[in-house]
Amino acid sequence: MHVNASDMVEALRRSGLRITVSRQAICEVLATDHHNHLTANDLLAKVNQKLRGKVAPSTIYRTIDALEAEGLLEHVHLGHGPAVLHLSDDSSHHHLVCESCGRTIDVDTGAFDAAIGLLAAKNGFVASSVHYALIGQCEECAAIIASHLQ
Amino acid sequence: MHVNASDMVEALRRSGLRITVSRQAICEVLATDHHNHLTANDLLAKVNQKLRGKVAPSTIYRTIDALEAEGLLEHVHLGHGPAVLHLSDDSSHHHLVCESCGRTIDVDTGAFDAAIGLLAAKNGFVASSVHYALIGQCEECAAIIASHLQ
DNA sequence: ATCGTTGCAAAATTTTTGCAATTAG
DNA sequence: CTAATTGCAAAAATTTTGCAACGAT
Repeated sequence: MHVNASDMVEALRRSGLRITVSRQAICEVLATDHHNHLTANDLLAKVNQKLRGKVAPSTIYRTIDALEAEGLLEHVHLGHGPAVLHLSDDSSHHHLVCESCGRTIDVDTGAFDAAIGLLAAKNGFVASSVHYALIGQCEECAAIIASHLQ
Repeated sequence: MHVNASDMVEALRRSGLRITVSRQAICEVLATDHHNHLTANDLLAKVNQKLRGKVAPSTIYRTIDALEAEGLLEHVHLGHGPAVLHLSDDSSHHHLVCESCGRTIDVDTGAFDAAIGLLAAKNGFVASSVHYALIGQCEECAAIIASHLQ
């Protein structure tokens, strides 16, 4: 845990962006929950819960854009579905995305630096590609497919 | 170049899927053009051009799903915008995606096995994260941001 | 003949944009 | 006061689904 809400707010302020109640809340939620594979929609819900208000989706997306432009945040597509958000300094883990069931497995960064095949094998993951995240099959889906083949 | 259209068609047939004119054409286009960052829409256009016909988007998406289920194809989101398609055996390159301008830089796989930082630096890329593809700034955008900071 | 596949049209999902009203600085 | 930001509503963009007709095996 490194970047906190104040850091993010400060970065926005330094860039001449204005600090509104919404942006404050967005930064707080992100600082607290970003490791949780938050989607824009999740973020919207949490912000509105926190503010008991009606922050608009457009505000969420525009603030996400601003934070991305500042290099504080990234959005990432894990297989299908909406993008999930990550603080840029959260390099604690990577994802293995199963192309069959969509499950994602977090693996820590240290392991990533080792051979990719080793890392995949370690998680029972059959890597069919290392294109953009590790796409492949998780243990269960690999087993199912194997059984279909005989 | 390894997987060709016949390979893909054969794989579909082996799985009990039927070979229709559309699927045949889809496999041909993918075998020819997949290295070209083809989107579902690009694929649709090329298939319809080839068939002088009106293949529906739903057919494209359903066939993409089938090919993914067979492990022959993957879709990948490069930053914003629609997913691009890659044959699973095309491990010839990876992507560096600039989070500022969206530009993607292809880098060959060999380099990827080396230290990630080294690989990024080699392309004038400042990696702010290696979450799901290498997200960061391309040379130009990094320069622009640097100039803003002084 | 059977049942997977298609096209079409409609819907669902996710994200973007225009604009008048609001609000931070 | 000024210009950035917001909410709202509408639109754009991408992908999914229902269904009757069609076509591969």
